[in-house]
Formats: sequence, structure tokens, C-alpha cells
Amino acid sequence: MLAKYQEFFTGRPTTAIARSLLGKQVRYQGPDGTTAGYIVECEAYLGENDSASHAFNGRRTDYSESLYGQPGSIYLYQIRAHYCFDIVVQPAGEPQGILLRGIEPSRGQELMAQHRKMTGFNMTNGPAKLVQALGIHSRKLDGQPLAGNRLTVDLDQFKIPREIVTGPRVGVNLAGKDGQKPWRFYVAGNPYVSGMRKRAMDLTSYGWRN
DNA sequence: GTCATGATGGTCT
DNA sequence: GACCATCATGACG
Repeated sequence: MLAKYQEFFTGRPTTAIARSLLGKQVRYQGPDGTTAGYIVECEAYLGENDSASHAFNGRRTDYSESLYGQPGSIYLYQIRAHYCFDIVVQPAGEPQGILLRGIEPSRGQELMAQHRKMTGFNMTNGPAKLVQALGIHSRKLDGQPLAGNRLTVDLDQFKIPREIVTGPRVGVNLAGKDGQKPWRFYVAGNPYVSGMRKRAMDLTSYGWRN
């Protein structure tokens, strides 16, 4: 199982891995129940040469150490009063990652609403929102492998996007070298994509082919 | 429904 | 002491 994850998260450009992550399912088995959702939005961070990456110019500290770990492991970090969740990709020592920015709840919606104290699309349409909705509120899982973990990604059961939209990443320094690079990917029309305009939402199919 | 603003906590120099 | 891969709110149209 571990081998399957390592294979999926290596061997192709990180942008290609990010695209193929759309429609896969994230699942977390928390103490109060299981929550899950389909990935509808993510961003690629390309490591030492990416001005928006935590590892830009080879920066390496205890804080971001897990970004340098095995492919298919968890990079869980804090930004202001919130937690965000990256999947580490590429061989160990190559600090690239994919930030999950939006999921469409598929299981444990009531639990998510409790965690978020909110309902509807606002529950999971942002990187810190989805982490909170799943029920994660610490960095305990930082550095652990996804394979066999209580926080994991299901690579076998997935939905297929009708169309994938590409654009500049959110919240990064636009003036930086790679600030405008089109390394954000999302399912066109899905209402759980962060910042999705209401008129752009496809409320019939949510942007899926199946 | 769109936009600007302030709160927020930990890390790094 | 500055910097942030953010979020919720409240003002406007």
C-alpha cells in the first residue's frame, strides 16, 4: 500500500499530480467520527525554486522539515490561527507539495458543521476551513505517511472532473518571481472551490463527469 | 453579492 | 519585530 502511494506522488511533474488529485477523496477518522470529501481545488508548490514555497532557496527548518520527507506524507502547518494540509510529493529531499484548498463533503457532514459552526459551501471552501471541518486542530499528524493513516487519501474511489480550470495561486505574494504562475487547479463550477462566484457554480452536476 | 478590514498565533531573523 | 500558502464580518451597492 505504501508503494502505491509513493508511486502516485512521484514520477511526474507536481502540477500533473495536482491535477490528478482532483476528484480523489480525503478521509479522516477522528475521535468523534469519520469525515470525508472529494478534492475540488489544490495548488502545486514546486520547492526550492518556487518563490512562494516554504522551501524557497533551500530554506529548511524544523518547522517545514516534513516537506523534505517521503512522497505521500503529510505536511500540516499553521498559518495565523489556522491549520493547512499539504501532501508531500516527489522523492525525499525534494521539497515539493500540494496544498488542498477545497473539498466537497461526502461523509460526516453533520460533524463538519459542528467543527466549523457553519453549514453550506462555507464549510470546506478554503484550505484552513477544510482542515477544521475534518476535525483536525493540531500538527500531530505532520510528517506521517498517508498510507494506512487516520488521515488519508483514497486513490481508488474517485470522481472525474468535467473540466479543470488553471490559474494563479491564492494568497501568495503576487510580486514574487512565481507569484503569477498558473499552479492552482480546480473543478470548474464546483461550489466548494474557494472564492467561487455564485453565477459560475454548476449546481446540477457540481462539475463532475460521474 | 462584492469588497475592505481586523483578529489571529507561531516562526524566523 | 516582521512576516505570513487565512477567515469572518460588516459596509456598501
